[in-house]
Amino acid sequence: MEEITIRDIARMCGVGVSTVSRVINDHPDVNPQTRERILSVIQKSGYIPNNSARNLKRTEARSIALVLKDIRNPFFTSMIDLLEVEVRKRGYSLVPHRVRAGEDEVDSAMEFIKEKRLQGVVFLGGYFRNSVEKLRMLRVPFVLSATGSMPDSESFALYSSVSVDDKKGSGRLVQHLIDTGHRDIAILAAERDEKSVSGLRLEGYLDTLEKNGIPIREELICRMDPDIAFFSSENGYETTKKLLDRKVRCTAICAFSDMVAIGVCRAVMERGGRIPQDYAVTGFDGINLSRYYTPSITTLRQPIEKIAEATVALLFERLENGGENRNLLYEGELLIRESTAGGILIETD
Amino acid sequence: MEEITIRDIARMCGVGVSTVSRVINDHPDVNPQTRERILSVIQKSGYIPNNSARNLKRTEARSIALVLKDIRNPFFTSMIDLLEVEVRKRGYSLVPHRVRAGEDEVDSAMEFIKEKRLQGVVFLGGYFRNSVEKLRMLRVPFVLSATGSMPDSESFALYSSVSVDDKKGSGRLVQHLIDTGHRDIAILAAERDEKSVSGLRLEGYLDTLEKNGIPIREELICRMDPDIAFFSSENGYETTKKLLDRKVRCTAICAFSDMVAIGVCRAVMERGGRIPQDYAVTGFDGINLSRYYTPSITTLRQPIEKIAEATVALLFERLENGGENRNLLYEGELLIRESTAGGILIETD
DNA sequence: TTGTAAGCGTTATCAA
DNA sequence: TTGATAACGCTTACAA
Repeated sequence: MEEITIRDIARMCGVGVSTVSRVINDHPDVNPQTRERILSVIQKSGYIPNNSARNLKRTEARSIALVLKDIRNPFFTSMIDLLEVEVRKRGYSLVPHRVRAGEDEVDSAMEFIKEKRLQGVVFLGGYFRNSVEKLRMLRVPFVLSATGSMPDSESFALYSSVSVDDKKGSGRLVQHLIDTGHRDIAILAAERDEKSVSGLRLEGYLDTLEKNGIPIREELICRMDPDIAFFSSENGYETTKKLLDRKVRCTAICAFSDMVAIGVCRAVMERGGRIPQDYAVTGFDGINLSRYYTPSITTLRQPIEKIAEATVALLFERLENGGENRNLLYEGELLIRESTAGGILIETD
Repeated sequence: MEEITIRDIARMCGVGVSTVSRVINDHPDVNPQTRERILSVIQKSGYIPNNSARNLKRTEARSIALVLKDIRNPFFTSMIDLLEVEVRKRGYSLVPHRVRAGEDEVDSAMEFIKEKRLQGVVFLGGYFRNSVEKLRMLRVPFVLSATGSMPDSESFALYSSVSVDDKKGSGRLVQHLIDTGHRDIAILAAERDEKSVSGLRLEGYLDTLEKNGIPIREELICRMDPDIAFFSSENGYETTKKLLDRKVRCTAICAFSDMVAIGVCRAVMERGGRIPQDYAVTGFDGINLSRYYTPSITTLRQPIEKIAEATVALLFERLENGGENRNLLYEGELLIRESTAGGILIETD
């Protein structure tokens, strides 16, 4: 059960290892006949080069790490392909790296980069609670993509980031609710001081209420259940049931993601509530599913194409020209659908 | 920008590289004081061992590959964590490897195994159209998990597999429809001769109709759109619209996955149809979402816990005792919900 | 066009 | 308890 190596192939072909290496790596300067012969032996023997050895030697792998924290959220999974296309356009490949729930994404990324000799990193989602400092120790360019537009301006220069304008987007959703007559608007969010997308979206909610002279009622700010996955419908469902049980005055519910909004809708309907007549509901992200749910969900669609493109552009700008850190914010698109507008809407695209 | 190596650490500590190596790998026989000193230098310098070099040397990595083809389907993503737990129980770790759309999962897996020195493979989902032969070239034990219970008995001995009984499960869903008065039942499926989960579920449909003396009408067997992701709601939506346009006699629609069923429901409702009064709809898999959709979707829940457990058990049986190939089939659980039963059902678990 | 040989950064063996 | 040193499988000068 011995592994077959490049030396075995060389011996079998009666050539030197470097010739075999040249064939494997598509180098020129190999006699076409020799190349054919070597290729066929490789084929027959089922030889596969050992990538660890290659990585060890190679100085540049022309690869970018994609660090993912939450693989469950469809919003993130749908961005993977977009990022990959952008990276490939530049002749690089994208190597995904999933970070487990308990792990620190930055520590994990550092090991991964070293192992694979990667030239850059895209962090997709994640929280970076305590690791903003650690990010600086990364020895390659990196971009935080869709991780929320972290608001503390002091740390702005420390990294590049591309996100939707979470605060503004959330504000637009709330304004839409206010414009359609709602004043008693609940919101499902994480911790208040959280520097995550959830925190930013909560800020947008608070600001917009204030701007419209609507007093903020703490009882309408619902904490998600920390023991259930954050972006899950289940969490939205359970949290909403608790809200409804409290029987506070409320005619609209904002969820901070579409997946959560689905759970909200279900909880409302199981309690006999009609959407949007009894409760208007909004989501966030604009995943495909939000359109196929019934009622279809009013949401803020993130411009994932733009975000993916800008993320990679920014990364390569830094990679190739050593450019400065920049923090980009894109506007989302407000999609008004059945969960706030009523009736069955048929979308054509 | 030079990378720091184990040699640098050794020099900085005034010890030999092997001592540093021992510390890194938690080997005994190191003077506690030396260990402390080395640890603190490693800490300060931000040294991270190069994994490629480690993999190159190490004979056993105590790791299992998890090969994923379709990361978008929530059914698969929810199985990842379960598999990981099982593998960790045995002191191994699970290394996920995503295979791109165009790539062959077996080729890709072979490279990956060699690179990482992995001891085994779990293939989650995927199709294995032409690669059953190639599977044999894999030099490590492997198990096909939830890839469909391939029915050609000749290839049964070639690999181990664990799946839900797709054919039977699909049959039970169809039988349930028949029992509730349906006879004109459409099905959304892939190619007929496809040896995939879709093909097996189609077989279950055909058999059950036959058993009940209901003639099979080709016009009710709908091909999914090959240009849209297979397990997507979008595909279900588009395919159903085409079905409805044909205005064939039909009172129930079977989708071969829950995600697809969601698209089916949406298409029906946009056309003004009521579920289940005008059309009963069934899914397959039993993902969380199927419960939160409205109407909640009648489906066959795959026993993912059992499948994950058996998958890993089978793999280690082969790994440790060189056991025989086995092909395990589990029964799913029929969940009758609103999409066939009507009204709002409140589930308690 | 081809082959030889020197590393890449680690771990493991062996002797000290 | 430690430290040289020989692999691991590959790429890449450099020499032929």
